[in-house]
Amino acid sequence: MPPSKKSEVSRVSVVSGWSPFDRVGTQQDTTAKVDPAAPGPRPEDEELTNLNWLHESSNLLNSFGDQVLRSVSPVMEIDRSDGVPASPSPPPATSDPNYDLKQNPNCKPPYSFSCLIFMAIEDSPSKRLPVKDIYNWILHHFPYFASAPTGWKNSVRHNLSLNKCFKKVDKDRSQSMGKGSLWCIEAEYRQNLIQALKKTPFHPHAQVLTTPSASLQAYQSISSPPLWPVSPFFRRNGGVLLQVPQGVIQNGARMMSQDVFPGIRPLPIMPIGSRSAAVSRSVLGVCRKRSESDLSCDSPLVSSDPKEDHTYSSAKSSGLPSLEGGAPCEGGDAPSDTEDDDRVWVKRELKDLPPDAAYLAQYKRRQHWTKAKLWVSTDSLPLKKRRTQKPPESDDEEMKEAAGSLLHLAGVRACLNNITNRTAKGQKEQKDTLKN
DNA sequence: TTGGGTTTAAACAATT
DNA sequence: GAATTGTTTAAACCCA
Repeated sequence: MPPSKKSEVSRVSVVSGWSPFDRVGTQQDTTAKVDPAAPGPRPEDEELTNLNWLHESSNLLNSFGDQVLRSVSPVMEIDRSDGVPASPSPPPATSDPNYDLKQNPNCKPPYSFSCLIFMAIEDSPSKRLPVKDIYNWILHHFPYFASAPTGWKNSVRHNLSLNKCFKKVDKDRSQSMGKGSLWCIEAEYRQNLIQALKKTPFHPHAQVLTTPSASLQAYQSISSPPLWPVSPFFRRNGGVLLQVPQGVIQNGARMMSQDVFPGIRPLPIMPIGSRSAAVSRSVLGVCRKRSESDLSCDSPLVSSDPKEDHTYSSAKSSGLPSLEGGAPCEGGDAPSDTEDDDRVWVKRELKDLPPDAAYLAQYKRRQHWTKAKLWVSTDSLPLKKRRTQKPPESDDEEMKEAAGSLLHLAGVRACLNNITNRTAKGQKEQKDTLKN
C-alpha cells in the first residue's frame, strides 16, 4: 500500500482496540453497528467469557500503553473515548537503547499473521472483512506495517487463502463493494485462533521473569504484566489487561526470553522476516482452504489433532478418514448458491475423489503437508486450476490405506508433539532467561 | 538430521 | 490496462 501508507496511519485512532474479548466484561463499543447478518452469540463466546482470567483492570498500565504507543508512533492519535482516566506517569524510560521504543519503533508485532487477521475480522461488527479492510486494521493497530516492506500484504492474502481458519464469504451480489470477497473466521477453527492468541505475546507473570532487565524491573515495580503496546489487548474494557494463568505462562516466558514483550522489555527489532510468532505455531497448524460447501459447517469442534487441520489446498477433500475425523460437517455438502461456480464444482469433485496413492507416496517422501494436493484430471477447469492438477499416476488401494495410516499417525504424533513441545519450550525458555 | 509450521517471495489468474 | 484480489508453489527459516 505504498503511497498512502503513511498518511493512512497518521490519522489512525489506535485506541478503539480489540475485539474477541470485547464481549468480556464491561466493554462498551458504542460505535459497533449491529449487523443483522452477523452471527449471533456463538458457543465459542463462552470460551471468550472464560478468558476472564486474562483480564485485569489496570489504568496504570493502560496509561503506560498510551505512552508506549506515542513512542512507537507519535503521529497516532490516542483516543481516550473509552473513558479511561489519565493515570500516573509511566515507568521511566530505560537507558538501554534496545528497550527504547523511540529509538526502535519498527518492531514487528509478536502476532502471527493468522492472529492479526483473526483480530481484524473479529474486530469488525459483522465479523467479516474484505482484504482491504484487513490491511487497514493491521496498519491501524500495528504501525510497524506502515513502514514494513509491502510483502506483508501478500502474506496476509496467502494466509487467508491457505489457512483454513479463514473462509471466504461471497458478497451479496446486490452489494457493490468493489472487488474481492469478505473473509470471516471459520467457526470450526475459531478456538484454535483463540488459543493461539492466548499463547501469544502478552502476559508473562512476574514470577517467571527471573532476570528482568532494567526496564522490566522498572515496569514491574509499578505494574503487572506487560502487553504488546499497540496490542488491542492493551486497552478495551476501560484499560483491561491480560493476565495469564499458570498453564500459559510457559509460553509467555518464552516470549519474554525472545524479547517479544514490549511493554516491559525491548520491543525487539524484528525484521519482517523474523519468526516472531512462533509461539502460536502449533496452535494454528491449519492451512488449507475449505470448500465453499463446507462453509455451512458450524461445528465448534476443534480437532485435537492438528494434522487434521493442516494441509494447503484442497487436500481435506481427499476422503481420508484421518483428515476428516475431527469435525463432522453437518450439511457440509449442501449445495450453495454458487454451486455452478467452477471453483466450487472443482472442490466438490475433489471431495468425492479417493486419495491418490502416487501423490500420497510423494507426500510420504516429502513429509510436508504443504504439498498435500490431489491431482485430478480437469481439462474442463480454468487454467488456474489446471496448473496444479495432474492425472493420478496410480490407484493402489493398499497404498491408500497405508498412506491414510501414515497421515493418521503423523497427526497423532504432531498432536503429541504440540503438547510436549509447548511444555518443553517454556521450560527451555525459562532456562535461557536464567542464563541471560 | 528430520519433520512440522510460519513467513516471504514470486508467478499467475481473475476481477474490478 | 492498471490495480487489486485470490491461489499456488517454492524456499528459507525456526524450533523441537
